[in-house]
Amino acid sequence: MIARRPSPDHRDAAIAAGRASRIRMEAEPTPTPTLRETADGRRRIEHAWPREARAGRAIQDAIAEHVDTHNSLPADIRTVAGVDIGFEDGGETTRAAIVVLDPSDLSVVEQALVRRPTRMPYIPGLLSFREIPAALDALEQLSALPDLLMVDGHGIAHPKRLGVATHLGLVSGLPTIGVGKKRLTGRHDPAPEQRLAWTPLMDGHETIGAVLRSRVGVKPIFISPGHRIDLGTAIEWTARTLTRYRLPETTRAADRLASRR
DNA sequence: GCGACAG
DNA sequence: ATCTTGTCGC
Repeated sequence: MIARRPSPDHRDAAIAAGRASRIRMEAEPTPTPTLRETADGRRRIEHAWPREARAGRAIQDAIAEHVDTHNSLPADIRTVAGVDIGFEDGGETTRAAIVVLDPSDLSVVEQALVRRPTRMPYIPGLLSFREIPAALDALEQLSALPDLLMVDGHGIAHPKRLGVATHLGLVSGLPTIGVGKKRLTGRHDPAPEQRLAWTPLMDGHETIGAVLRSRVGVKPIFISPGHRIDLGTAIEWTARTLTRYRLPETTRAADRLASRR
């Protein structure tokens, strides 16, 4: 390479680079969440999907007050769906799988599988912003919305009570339950050995979930209310969808759908 | 400053 | 989450 003095070209390039980096570093505007009501009467929160941590945290602070841990489930739940979100191509692609089951016999009613470009990196505490856009697309693929969603990941067992399951409940307006395989936050005693026995997951004096022995001899799972449901009911639905495995049939079915090309 | 940290 | 084969145990 020949050594050269700075030329006008170089200056332009430097200025362009400076402008580009300034644009890149510029904090994105904070999306303003809005409350909307659907035709069938679901109240749901709508907001743009951020690409940066700061904007995500601002949204969390704005929507946290709308999390509802009281029951408002339909009189009779005719469908329960398992929601599983994963990643491919080293994280470039987000894959959302939803399998709708008939709770009376756990038979498959319908399923949806979508792949979308990933728009957020993984940041503990902000996982929902990375996963939910694809999950919403998958929900739209269904001919009918499920009455209840069981989501892989936590509900309110999150530092800000806004785990994936809770956040998905807020933006979809549907009742959700968080089914986690690993602890994110909170403290707990060792899980009881007996099947379906559980110990509370605590954050200070607040009960944020249950550490449930879904199967004897295996690691417990973490159940927490997502949205529009209380802990007791979340545990009941988990028990109802459990068979002989560690994970409920809802999440197993979604996992299966996801892991086939 | 150190350690923790869903999927 | 995903990358990956066999292997230990009921």
